[in-house]
Amino acid sequence: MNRRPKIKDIATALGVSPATVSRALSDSALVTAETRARIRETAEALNYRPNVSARNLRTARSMAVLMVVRDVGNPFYLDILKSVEATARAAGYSVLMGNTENDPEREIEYFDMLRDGHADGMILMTGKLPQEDGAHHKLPPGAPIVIALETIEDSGFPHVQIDNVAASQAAVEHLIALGHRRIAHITGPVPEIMSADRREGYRQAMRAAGLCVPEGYEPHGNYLLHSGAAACKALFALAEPPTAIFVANDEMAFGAIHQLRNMGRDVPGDVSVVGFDDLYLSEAFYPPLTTVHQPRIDIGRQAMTILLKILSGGQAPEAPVVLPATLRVRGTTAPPKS
Amino acid sequence: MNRRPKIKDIATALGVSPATVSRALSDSALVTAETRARIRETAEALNYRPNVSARNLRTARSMAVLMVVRDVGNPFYLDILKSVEATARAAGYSVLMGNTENDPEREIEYFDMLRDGHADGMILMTGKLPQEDGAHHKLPPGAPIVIALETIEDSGFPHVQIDNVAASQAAVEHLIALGHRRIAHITGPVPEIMSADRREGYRQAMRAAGLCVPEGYEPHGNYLLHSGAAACKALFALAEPPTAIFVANDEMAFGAIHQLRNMGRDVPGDVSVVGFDDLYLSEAFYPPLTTVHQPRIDIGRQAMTILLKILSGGQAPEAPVVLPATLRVRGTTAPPKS
DNA sequence: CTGAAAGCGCTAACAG
DNA sequence: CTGTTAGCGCTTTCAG
Repeated sequence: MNRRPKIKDIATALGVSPATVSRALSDSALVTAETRARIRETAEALNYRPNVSARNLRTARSMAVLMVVRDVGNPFYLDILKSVEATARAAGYSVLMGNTENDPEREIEYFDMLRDGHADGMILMTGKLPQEDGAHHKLPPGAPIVIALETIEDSGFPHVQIDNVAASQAAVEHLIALGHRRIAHITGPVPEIMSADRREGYRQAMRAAGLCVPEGYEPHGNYLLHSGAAACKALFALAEPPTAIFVANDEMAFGAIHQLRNMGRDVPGDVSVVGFDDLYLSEAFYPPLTTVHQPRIDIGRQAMTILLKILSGGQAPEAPVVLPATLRVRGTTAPPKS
Repeated sequence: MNRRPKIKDIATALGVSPATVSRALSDSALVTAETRARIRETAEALNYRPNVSARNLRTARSMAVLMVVRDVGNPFYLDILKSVEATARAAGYSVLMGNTENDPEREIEYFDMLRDGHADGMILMTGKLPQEDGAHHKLPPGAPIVIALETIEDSGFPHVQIDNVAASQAAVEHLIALGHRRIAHITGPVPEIMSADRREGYRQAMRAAGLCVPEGYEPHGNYLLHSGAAACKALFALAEPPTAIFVANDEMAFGAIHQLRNMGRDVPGDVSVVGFDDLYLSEAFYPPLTTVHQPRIDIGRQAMTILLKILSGGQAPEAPVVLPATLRVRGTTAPPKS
């Protein structure tokens, strides 16, 4: 025989009770240092490992958190995954991966996993709650959920995010300061808050500088490479094309730059481009991309920290935690030609 | 009162036994379609969700798999994460994220999670097993583990990978066919098998073409951007610098290209560069990177498929599954200057 | 400080 | 086809 040892095996081997073993193994103060040592020793010798399912059932916790994003394939999330994972593991939690692909069915599934006991809490980065009509997926108000990156208005959950309006405004101000007047903006999928915020920042900066936003200067994209190229193409089909473009994310910015190159336009010689996000390799690009840096590592860490606090019975911050985003001026912006 | 409903609540509400409810909910054939319907209905009405911890304890499975990589922050893994997740979820498994950072402690921890019952199986992409000396972490030979991406010799576990030697050889042959003779290779951390294999492919191609590998033509890197730049710099400090470089991964290739640009050398005009991996945005770079494409989506899918097979009692393939890698010729390679 | 006993919620024999 | 029963391995009262 060679089954997995259980607590009882250690107990009988040592002539103590299972309860004592359990206590010793979980560092309870209710056990002599000496017995604890003995127990630990034989546990080690027997190569004992606690059965997590049993423990989870008994304690009604899973010691896991769920991290839900729209697309795990998007490099944008990397740093966040990483810092969430690091913070979680440091607190003894494991991390389950959630990927919705913007599919409402899946969004619901992950909320269900929370109720199932698959995970004790969740970091939600999809900017959406399951549809509110179906009473089924109504969430307890104090559910251990932290919204990160995106905003879900009136959700009542803690938020960790950047100020997209202000950051966008700063980006556009940079272009204005360089002397640009005809500045366009390639938006994200714009009914969504984050995209709307970035556009709002663009508009505010333009307005503040007394610049107008001509018809067609706000083409829509979907945050993917190709849509950046397409929007850029549309922009240069205009009678008066822009001399600078503020693009709602880096990926579309790369698409736009690619398109500009294909049209024989130099960046930043002919056209300046500013992105948003500061992806992993944005600096390694040629020319290195001028972009708004999101403090993704901090976002992940803070979100997880708040979640841990909630999970340990603490109080989450009432107000959204707003982290600073900073413009990184690199090689894709320059004064306009003349 | 408003506790979470359990199976017993449904049972009493309907005047049936818990067993019947359990069966109905798990689609057992041992229950009338009609009772099943009734049970499902009230389960729905009561907003019932099974408690996974209880189920896991009882069934001795967690319906989760562990996906372990060296660095979740590396964009290289994205497609794999994604396809593993998709394949797993389709089979009803959730995915736990493992990140070792090459730390032996952590490598062990994830193996322990397998024994703990945190997960039923594991996809290991670190190229390492926990040190074999400590008998503690000896693995049962038939453990539900699939090695992907990297090779662990004599481990006895199923592998899903590409032929790094052949792929590298093809990359170098492309350079040779363009007319290059002085071809260098920036390696990965070379005691490791994957890096050694890529170097081996380089050497074989050179030898087959009757070309020699001069002293200093194989500088070492560590797969990171900066090391590519450094290695490149070393290469061009040589008396006879190369006209082409085969770099062991894309990230270092970007570093190398950056360095070449800084030294005033045009790519591909003065120097050709070939990478390896075909990262997310390698095509969007300027110039678009010529590189070896790894079928990462397939690697993830196949690895997970094999794992699922093992988990359902099936037989894993004896021989390594070798997927085709293909050279993508793009804009960083051209004939040598004269 | 330690032991005895109960039970978390579910599923799987085994009987009917 | 359905019900009864037992128990997965652990933690945690409650007694001592």
